[in-house]
Amino acid sequence: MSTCKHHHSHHQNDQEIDQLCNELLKKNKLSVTGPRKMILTLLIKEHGPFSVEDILHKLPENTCDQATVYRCLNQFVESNLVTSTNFNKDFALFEFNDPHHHHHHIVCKICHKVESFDECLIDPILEKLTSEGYKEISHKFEIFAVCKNCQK
Amino acid sequence: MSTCKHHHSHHQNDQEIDQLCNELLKKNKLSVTGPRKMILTLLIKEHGPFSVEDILHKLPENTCDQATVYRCLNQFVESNLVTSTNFNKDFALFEFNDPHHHHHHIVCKICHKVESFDECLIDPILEKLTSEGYKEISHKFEIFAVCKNCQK
DNA sequence: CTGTATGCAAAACCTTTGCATTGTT
DNA sequence: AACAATGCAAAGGTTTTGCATACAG
Repeated sequence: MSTCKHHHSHHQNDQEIDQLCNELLKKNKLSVTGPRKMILTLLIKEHGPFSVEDILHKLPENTCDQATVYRCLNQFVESNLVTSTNFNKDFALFEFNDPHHHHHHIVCKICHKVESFDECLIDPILEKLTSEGYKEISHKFEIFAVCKNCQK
Repeated sequence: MSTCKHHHSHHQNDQEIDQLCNELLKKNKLSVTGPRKMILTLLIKEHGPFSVEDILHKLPENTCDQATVYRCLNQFVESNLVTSTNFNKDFALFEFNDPHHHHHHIVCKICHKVESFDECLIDPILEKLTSEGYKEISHKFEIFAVCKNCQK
């Protein structure tokens, strides 16, 4: 799975990320364990979206079992620490949900390259739904297209 | 899987739908077979999104095998006759792609009720991406929230 | 020390595929 | 008659789960 070209706005050193992980885990009532820290750190440092397989290969060998990766990711998604997408594939892709960088993805239908884009006009829709009584509103917005390179 | 409350703008009788099916299939170079007509008719008449399991239960018994449902739906999606979504589930949901009724869905995170809404944020982005050289642009847009009923 | 998290292996689930048969044009 | 679609059963891939062990608070 390819990753999209995008840089985090907040360049943090390892110690800052370590502390951020601890805070994020505690804030969401998840105990601080080795696998959870490793997985969350990876997602903070490297900008996905990543499949479970990607994550297992990126982690140092024997960091943890794939069942643990699935369990941790599901908890992170429930806690809103991580978002999941699946584009048109039959497996899930995960990404750190950086509150300072709301964005979406455009995926090439041919080469499957993934790019980020920042445009999102969700706000007026959010307002409308809020006024209709919806709470805890989140959304997915994904674009599929044939990129310039693949039109030959 | 629950269906969303929505009515097609075009109320058609069975004969019109029958003819529409034939046209749509031929236009997309798909031969007119029993299972294809049954599945497409169902999706035109009843507004999904439906899982494969939903579809199998809604079709008269012994209409066709589930492998055929999968094969037909995949062809319909390739032909743009049908769209697929999967919300946060790990299985696909299908819906007739009515060109006269572009819409998206809001899914309750608790009761999983699905509602349609007509607002969409693609138009301004379409122009930008087109000018950047993207072709055959399509998109998915889904909203998740806790509905009024489930806030008790 | 108590309760939770993890590893391992098996199971569950959705979807696809191979091949013989049937149906469409 | 030629080609494509289907049914059936098996396989493939992803994700979840049960249980014994290890770890966090």
